[in-house]
Amino acid sequence: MKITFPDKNVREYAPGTTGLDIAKSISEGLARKVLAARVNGEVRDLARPVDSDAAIEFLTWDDTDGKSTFWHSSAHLMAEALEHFYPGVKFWVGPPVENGFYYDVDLRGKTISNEDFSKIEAKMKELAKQKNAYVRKEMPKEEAVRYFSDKDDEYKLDLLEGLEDGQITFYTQGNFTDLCKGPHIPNTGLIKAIKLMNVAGAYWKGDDSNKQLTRLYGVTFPKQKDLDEYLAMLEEARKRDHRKLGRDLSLFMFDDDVGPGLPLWMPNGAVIIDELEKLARQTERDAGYVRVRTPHIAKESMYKTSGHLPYYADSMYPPMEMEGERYYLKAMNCPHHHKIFGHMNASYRDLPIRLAEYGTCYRYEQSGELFGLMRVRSLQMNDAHIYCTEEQFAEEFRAVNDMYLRYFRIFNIDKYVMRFSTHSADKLGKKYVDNAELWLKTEKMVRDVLVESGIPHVEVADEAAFYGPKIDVQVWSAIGKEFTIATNQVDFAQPGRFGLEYRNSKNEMETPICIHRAPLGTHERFIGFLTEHYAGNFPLWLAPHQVSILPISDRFNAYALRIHGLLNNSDIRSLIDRRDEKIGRKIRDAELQKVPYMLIVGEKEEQEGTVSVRQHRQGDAGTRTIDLFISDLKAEIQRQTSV
RNA sequence: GCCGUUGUAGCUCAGUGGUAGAGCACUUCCUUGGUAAGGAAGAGGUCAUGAGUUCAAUUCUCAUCAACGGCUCCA
Repeated sequence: MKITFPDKNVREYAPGTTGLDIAKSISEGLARKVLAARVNGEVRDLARPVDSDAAIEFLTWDDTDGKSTFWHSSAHLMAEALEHFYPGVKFWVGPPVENGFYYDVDLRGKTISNEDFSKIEAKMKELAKQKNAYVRKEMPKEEAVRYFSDKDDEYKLDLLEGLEDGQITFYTQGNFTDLCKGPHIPNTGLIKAIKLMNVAGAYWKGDDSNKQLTRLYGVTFPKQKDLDEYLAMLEEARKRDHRKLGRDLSLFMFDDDVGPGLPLWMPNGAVIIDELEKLARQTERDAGYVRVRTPHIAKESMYKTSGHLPYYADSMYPPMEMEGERYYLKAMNCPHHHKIFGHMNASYRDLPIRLAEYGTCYRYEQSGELFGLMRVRSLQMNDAHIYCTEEQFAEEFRAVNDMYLRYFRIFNIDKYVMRFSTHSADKLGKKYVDNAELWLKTEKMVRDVLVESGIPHVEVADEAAFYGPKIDVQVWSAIGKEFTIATNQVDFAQPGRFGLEYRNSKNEMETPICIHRAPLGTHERFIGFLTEHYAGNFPLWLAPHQVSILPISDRFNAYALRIHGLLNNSDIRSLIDRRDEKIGRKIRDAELQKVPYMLIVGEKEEQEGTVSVRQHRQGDAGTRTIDLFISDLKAEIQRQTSV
């Protein structure tokens, strides 16, 4: 048979030669590290014979599929160790994930704690050293059902139910056998470095009405060095964590007396908010938005009109009763804005009307969901609602996307995914407003805009808002959690529910389409994200303190104060370190506080009217006159915000 | 909301069935110093909260609250 390799090289082998033997025929080195083979596009065990002409690619640790196979096999290894320590344990599924693998198990009342990790790891290492082969075996489905019935294993029986009749594959390594479609690495000996990461509860089949299984996360590597590097990388990520930096840089805080998920912005954090709002105000003014302001509460009747109540009552703070009326804290700004549009008596000549507000909302997020600033219960949204005609829609939607992209350039955000969420037909009338025709029409409009603008995106069914399709921008926190940072949503439902109308050119009343958009998301999430994105090293225009003035000794405090005044007059945020400390110490602390510029001032500077400039993380940047320094800084700020 | 873990000074963390300790930060004094930590002294804690066991609880038990790791959710 003819075997074709990725480099188009073709070699002849006897039919039935295994993948591993083919690898060996190329080189012993390859045979030692190869994990699996991609045969005609299908990832397969190396031990499986190849029977006819095929294209083969050998997968190693450096291939995503190789890694996944390695981790999948590691999950089986962990399962074997678990069975040793917890006889009778039942297994659900154990897939590879982005950074390792997990196995969901039913410990039947027992628990695993972090203290148990080391003994499980030790057992895994011991089993790995045995270099047990992962042996594939097929049996008819009836036989498999009998096998698991005998073991009284309801989980695997449930898995089998979902499989097609026919041959079922099993894998055995050492004393552990698992229902598994594979593929697997040749033997356990390839797994050299093992680390159990954490243990967590996970609902069976991801359904919160089901019982919870114990999910054990682990990660393995072919070399100890890889594990060490991975752990070091995690350590680095933790240093970027906005919760840590938020404390270290005094950006925000939480307090038990205030409540969970209710951040308090400290002066440094409030500066960043002010700068973001300034940027948004200018950007929106230039794009034809007008600003509005609305109260934080509204009567129940408005949320009945909007249609939010049936969908979201659970995640709103409970209502307050006043004079026989129920008032809710607002969880979204749209109904208030719809009311304003409704009073504007708009004609088609006025459209589009774009109402913007940094609206403060309150959402009663589930307690287990709260996460630093990224998931909170009080939040201020970079919100706006655009009311336009159907003809104007595509252009408006495109303009909103352009605004996103400009913001991303300003903040240098390049790792994100645009997610286009559509409805699911079987949930019309339940999760979604029941108007199939409008759903399809608006989804097509959105899709067309995305395609025409060449915006890369992924389309996900059954993730839309109840009132229309949406585009979310997904980003990741330092520790790898995924978040929506910005959103752009179509709403064809609420304008009708609020009776919103405009007069068209034929003097008839028509209902506008509404676009909800929040390119900067919420202050909370956006600043949480930015903190991690910049690792606390905010660019000059955003930095809470832009300049730290460091007098060499208290003899130069007066000069420092004069500089401080001049910077103030130029809208540059500075502070003076007047502590009775040596200059090295003041520099160190300013560096740790990540202040972009330090001005060292002593005798020489005072006499010459100059400042000695030091740039954060760069070091000494020479001496300049105060005027030149100020104009340099202003230019830098200008550059950063006018991308 | 659910499963698991944790809660000691502003921060990071030791520790103990007999009413608490370190480093950093902070205050004062000495020092007047030139590009990442000068020296000394001092102050600071209802050991998350509430109950229980005990002669005695920060320590053991239970409950509550909060944080953390996941799951479910996310207008």
